[in-house]
Amino acid sequence: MARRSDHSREELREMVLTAAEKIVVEQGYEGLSARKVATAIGYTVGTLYLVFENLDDLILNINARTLDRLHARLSEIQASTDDASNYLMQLGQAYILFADDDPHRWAMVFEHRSSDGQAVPEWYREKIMRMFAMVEDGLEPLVKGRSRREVTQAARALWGGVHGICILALTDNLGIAGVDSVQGLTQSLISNYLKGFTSD
Amino acid sequence: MARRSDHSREELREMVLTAAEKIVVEQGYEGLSARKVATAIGYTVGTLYLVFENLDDLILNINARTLDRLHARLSEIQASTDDASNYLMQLGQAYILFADDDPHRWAMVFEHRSSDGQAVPEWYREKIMRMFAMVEDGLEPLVKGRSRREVTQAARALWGGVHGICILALTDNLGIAGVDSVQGLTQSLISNYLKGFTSD
DNA sequence: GGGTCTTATTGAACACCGTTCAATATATCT
DNA sequence: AGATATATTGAACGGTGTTCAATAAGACCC
Repeated sequence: MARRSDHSREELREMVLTAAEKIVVEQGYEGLSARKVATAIGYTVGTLYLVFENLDDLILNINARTLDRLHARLSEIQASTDDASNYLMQLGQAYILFADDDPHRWAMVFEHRSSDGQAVPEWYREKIMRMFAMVEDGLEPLVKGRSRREVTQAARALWGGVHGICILALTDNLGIAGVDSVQGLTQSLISNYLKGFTSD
Repeated sequence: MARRSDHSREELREMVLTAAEKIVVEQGYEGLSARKVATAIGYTVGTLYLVFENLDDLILNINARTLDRLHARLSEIQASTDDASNYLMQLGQAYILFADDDPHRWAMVFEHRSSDGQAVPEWYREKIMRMFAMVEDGLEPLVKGRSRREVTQAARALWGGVHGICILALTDNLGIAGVDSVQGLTQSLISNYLKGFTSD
């Protein structure tokens, strides 16, 4: 039996998250199981339920960290007010690179559906909204007298679009190979969309 | 014991597919299980393995039928040579409507990953390629001296984009509600992309 | 009609899964 | 040292996909 209070609840939580992430990165979403995580950290399966409600909850928290990672990556990119198009393009490329870097980790964000059909919590939704907000901000310099509503819509359409290309590439359903072609598609989508968006 | 030769192999296959589809439509991907399907058709679990290799194979075949359904829907739309933009827009709307009509059925096409990491068979890939080909054909009238490669790329970028919006809407990750808004996003994506694509 | 053969169908068995919670082992306090 | 509190356990439950020896039903022949 692991010694009592070998690790605080917080330490335990961190250990579980880290071990689970490792399994996901190496074996993918399907490879994750409660018993595997428990074994990996030298505890037994029951312990997981002391720090997470259930496996759904654990996965949600891994996904939240993945979204944080992506957000951090995107934040490194300097928003240049003088060339909004270039900035948005860089955001798109960074997104694709991030997903390609660690396909299993990224895929889980979209493969996982909470098993009891309950909606994701508000704090999680905000992490996604934050991403749209970045695009919206990047779009700002290109907006010439457009309504807030139109800009919001454009940000969602554009980011959704990039996401679609990313997903199709990840699931090997684009009939293409390699990151380069995906980057090309992303570039095509963003540049043409922006050209259309700013052309009237 | 079910009477021997009550149904031919083909009949059995069809029964399994139909019963499984019903379960997926009603309870979603997670609700599907071999025993449930077997019970639904009045056979026992072993019988499924006489007509399908395994559950992955069954799901792949359901997904193939889903792709066929979508293809049939899209084919109903008349390609009008005089207004390519309008045609492509209709394709996009039809796609969104199809997914919204039966979210569980459509979601399974993308939620399912073959458990042993083997690639999807060629005949399945072709069903997807067929879809891209439709978009490519629709794009044709707008192509002014562009290379084949550029058109192929445009078709994939565009369709991938629509797909992304569709997926985000399905998984409730767009921060919007209702089909109308999704239609709006799709419209925004397609019209702006096409405007950009044809503007030089 | 009775016996034999063939084979369609079965369902118990196996190794996994998520989840629970009474039992246990350890640290702390008196 | 003994009592108390609690961190951790792990067997148990009801599920999962998959296999394959056993069984039962139709077909065929005498």
